[in-house]
This record gives sequence, structure tokens and C-alpha cells, in this order.
Amino acid sequence: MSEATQQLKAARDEFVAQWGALGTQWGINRTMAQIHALLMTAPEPPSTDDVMEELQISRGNAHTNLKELVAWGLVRVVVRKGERREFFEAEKDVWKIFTIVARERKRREIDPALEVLRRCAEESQSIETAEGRAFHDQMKQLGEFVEFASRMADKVSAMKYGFALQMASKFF
Amino acid sequence: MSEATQQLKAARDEFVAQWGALGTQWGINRTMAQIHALLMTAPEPPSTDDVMEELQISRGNAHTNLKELVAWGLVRVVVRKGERREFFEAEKDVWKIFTIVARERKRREIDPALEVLRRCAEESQSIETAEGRAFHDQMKQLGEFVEFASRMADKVSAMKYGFALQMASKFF
DNA sequence: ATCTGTTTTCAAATATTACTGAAAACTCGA
DNA sequence: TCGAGTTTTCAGTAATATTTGAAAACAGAT
Repeated sequence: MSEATQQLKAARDEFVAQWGALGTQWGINRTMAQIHALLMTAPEPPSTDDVMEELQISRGNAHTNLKELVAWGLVRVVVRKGERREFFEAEKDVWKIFTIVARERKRREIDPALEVLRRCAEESQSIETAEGRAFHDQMKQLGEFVEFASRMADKVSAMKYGFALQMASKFF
Repeated sequence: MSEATQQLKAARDEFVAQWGALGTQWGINRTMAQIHALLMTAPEPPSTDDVMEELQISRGNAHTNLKELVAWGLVRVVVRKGERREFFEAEKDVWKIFTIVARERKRREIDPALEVLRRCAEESQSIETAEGRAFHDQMKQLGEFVEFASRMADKVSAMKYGFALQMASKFF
């Protein structure tokens, strides 16, 4: 193996390992993040077995996390003609990755929060004590803010990257 | 206990429980989120023992998570004159909560990612193969985007709520 | 200096989450 | 319809994260 190839392998391995560690702090499981890193930096879409081998993980694990990445929309399944098995290709465009992650996190983190806040505000609507009103107000304020944040996230996700950059440069 | 008080207690308990569950998906531990919910809706700042009792948790657990909330800046320690023990008061202003969480998540999630990307881009700088260049470009693009996102987060966090609203209404 | 109520620490116990390995269920070609 | 290659599932196991409980440290009050 040439010097250059070795260097590249080292850099890539580090990226995979570190991205995995980061994933953990992001509330994403380590393996899923590692696979994502691997696919993002793969010259050709790997198969399940390639992933298993590179990361030294079991078939079940590789399969589950690849499926999860596909469910997020961060990875596409590719079928090659004449090949039975599936290959996996990561989205590499940073703005697309960003909008996908933003949408997904909104769906998982923001929408359920809104639901909770709405229900709590509703349930405390009619409580006539001072404490009751304070609680109701708190729920309402939180709910309105989260609603606002949610809308903003939608708007930004729907933008083209160029437009976002342009807007940013105008404002800041 | 009056009807109204019971209703309120029920609503509050639900909020605490659900906020705790949400916290989990946010990558925040359940107890920390529950305590936060409890404090946000407390008419008076509770003591460690109050928290222990309300949530039925151990002293060590209550203590650790209260400290963590204080470290985030979401909770303040209050000392009452003539009282030896400490009471804990949550920040209730939604915009402040948002900016604190944004800052903290940036510090924990974005900054380390930037660091990794920068190092990988640097290490692959000099690799002259096609694959090497592709890897380097990928790292650079990711890095530049994360850098951009990071700056935006800073700017937004530094805004006054009114200004943010105004800006939002102008743009969307 | 000692006592008392309180906070802080941390090793051990528990709970949660992720992973493995192997078997079952597909899929397509012959 | 059968069989080889591949994907999917899942019960058991391993790894990780959280919580407990009890002891140590601390800070006034006497």
C-alpha cells in the first residue's frame, strides 16, 4: 500500500472514530454515526458486508443502523445491475444533510414538546387560583415560543443554500 | 385539598413526567429534565429535599442533577437569610432559556465537531491521489458549513428577543 | 473544640440501550 | 420447485449510563 493511501486511511479512520464519538453527545448512537461517516467518505457505495468489515461489527448491527440512516434520509440504497446485494450511498451535500437533520430533529424533539405543552396549557386553562394561572401562563409562553422556533426551522429548511447565505450576509 | 389544587397538581405532574421523557430524546438525562420542569413550574424555589421528595429520587441524584442545571445556567442557587440550606430557582424567561440551551449545545456539539473536521482536513491536505483530494474536499466543505452554522447560532443567541421577532417577521 | 444540619463525593447496584450471532424469511435464477 | 445468495428478525448478552446509599467533608452555632 502506498504512503498516500496509508495516510488517507489513517485520516479517514480518525474521522469515523471521532464522528462516532460526537454522535453519542448528539443523542445518536455511536455505530449509526460511524457508518454515516464511513459512507460520507467512501469513494464507492459499500455493501453491508463492507461496512461490517470496516467497522468490525455484526451483521445485525450494521443492518439496523443502515436502515435507520435510510429512514432518516441521509443514505440511499443503490442497486447495481447484475448484483443482488444492496449498496449504500450517503448524501454528501452539506446543505441537504443539514436540512434533513433539521427536519428530523424537529419531528423528534420539537413536535412532541409542542404537543405536551399544548395539552398542559389546555388542562390548566380553567384553574382559577394564582398558582394555576401562573402555571397556565408558563405553559402558554413555552408553547408559543416553541411554535415560533418550529416555524423558523421549517422556513430555513425550505431555503436554498444560496439564499440562506445571502440572507445571512445581509443580516450579520 | 381543593379541586383546583388537585387539578393543578395533576397537570404539573404530567408536565414533569413528559418533559423528562422528552429530555431523553434530546440526549439529556431524564432526571435532569424532570427537575428542570419541576423548577420551572414551582411557585417558590424548592430545596434539594423538596426535589427528592417530589420526584422520589435519592439525594445524590438530586444533587448531581441540580448542580448540572446550575452549570448549564438554567438554574440559580438562592440563599434565604436565616436559612442554612440552598434553594433552586429556574430561569423562566423563554428567550433566555433558548439562548442558554443554544449556547450550551453549540459548545458541546458543534465546537468539537469543528475541531475534528479541521484536523482531518489538515491531515489530508497533502495527499495527492484522487481519493485523497475527494476526502479533503469533503472535510473542508463540512467544516466550512459547520463554521457558518456556528456563527449564525452565536449571532442569534446574542440577539434580544424583540429583535429576533422583528427580523423573523421581516423575512418570512 | 464539638455538635448539628447540610452538602458533596463516589463505589456499587440498577436500569437502559446497543450489539451479537444465528436462524428464519425473503428473492431471483435455473 | 429448489437452492444459493442476501436481508431481516430477535432472544440473549454485553456495554453504557444513571441512580443509590452511605460516608466524608463542610459550615455555622454553641
